[in-house]
Amino acid sequence: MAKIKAYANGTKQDAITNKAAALFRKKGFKATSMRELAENIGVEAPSLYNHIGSKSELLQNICFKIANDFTAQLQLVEGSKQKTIQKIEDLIRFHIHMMVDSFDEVFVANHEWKHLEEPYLSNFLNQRKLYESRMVQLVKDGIKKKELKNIHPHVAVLTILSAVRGLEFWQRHKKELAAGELENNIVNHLLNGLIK
Amino acid sequence: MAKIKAYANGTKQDAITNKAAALFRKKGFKATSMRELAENIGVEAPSLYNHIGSKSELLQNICFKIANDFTAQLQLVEGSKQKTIQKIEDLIRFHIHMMVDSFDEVFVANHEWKHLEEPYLSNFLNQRKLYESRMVQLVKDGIKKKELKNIHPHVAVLTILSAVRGLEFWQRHKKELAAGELENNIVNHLLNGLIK
DNA sequence: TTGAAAAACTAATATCCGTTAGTTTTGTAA
DNA sequence: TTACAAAACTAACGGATATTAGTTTTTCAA
Repeated sequence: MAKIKAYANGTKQDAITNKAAALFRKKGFKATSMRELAENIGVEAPSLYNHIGSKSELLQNICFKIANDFTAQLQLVEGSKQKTIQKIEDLIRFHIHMMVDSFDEVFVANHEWKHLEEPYLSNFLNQRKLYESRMVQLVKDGIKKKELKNIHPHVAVLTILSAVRGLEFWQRHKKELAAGELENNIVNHLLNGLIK
Repeated sequence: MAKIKAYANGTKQDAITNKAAALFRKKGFKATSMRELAENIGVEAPSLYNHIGSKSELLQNICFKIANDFTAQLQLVEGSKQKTIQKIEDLIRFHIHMMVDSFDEVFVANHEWKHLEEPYLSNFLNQRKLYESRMVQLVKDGIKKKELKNIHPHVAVLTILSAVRGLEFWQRHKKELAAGELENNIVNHLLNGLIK
């Protein structure tokens, strides 16, 4: 039992999960085989099962880790004393940071969640729905306080959330544009528009 | 040979492709089996091969049909005499219309292209890259003519293209908001911003 | 009604999948 | 060094996969 502790809290499991996220992102969950994952870790496929429960479990861990991170940050922003518009900007910037810092995981949570099994699938979708509706409430507040234009709040939120995903495409152009500049351009576009 | 004509130009093949697009969208390309597709058509799996070449070919047809539609429209807009800003608005609206009218196909082209085989994969990515760069040129024109804010053109384009994908989420809320209103809100948000 | 092509069927193939069972090797605490 | 647990290995399972081969049924022009 002391041994378990000596293995440093499942560091190996983390390595597997990280590599899984990279492969799921690049090839998709269904197109990634456990044999392929094992080969990337440097081990035979059955050996993985000394550290993880199943392939599905890997996807669950990735998706809910990300979902929880976003929910926690939303909680933080909601409780702050800032103006509504600043809260929204903060959230946009947080999304951008998550895309940059945890690209594979965020990508997988965004695109591969449909391969979650029940009840995880329903849990995930409920959590996302709740996140959206709380963000919609923020926009509604901003409109009521005349800080924001009278744009349909739910449409605005989905436009923002989708726009931020555009960062996916910057993996291809990472050298051309610094992350900070990228971030400011997106925030400026979403908040102030494209037209002069 | 007269028979072939009598079968009305591969109507059956179109039916298969359409159903394939729906399933690929809902479950993903890899997670959709030919047996499942056949069952949805009302036939045994091997019978499909009287009408199509392979599963891969279905994905190819879907992806390139959509890619060509977008490229054709871009060509049209580029050749028009409108102001740059109007050209960009036209393209945004075209993207929205495509999302609404050919949802399954556009979704599949956006999300499942990675399962294309070579050389189709490279062709597809090249076509998309070219599309992007031509749209970037439009934004550059708009900036030079002082119609647009000085936002990094490539960032602006990817923000727009991604934002429009937000329409994917409106499949869930179709009854709540008319397509036209939806469209105007998105265009307004992307062109004029969220801040009053 | 006949004849031929189109399109359905059944049966089967080889391959890949996630995972389990059982065994051997490795690492470490005593 | 001993002893035991962790973690690697090989072998194999049952099931699903896309697709092919070969045969029967359907369709329809003559």
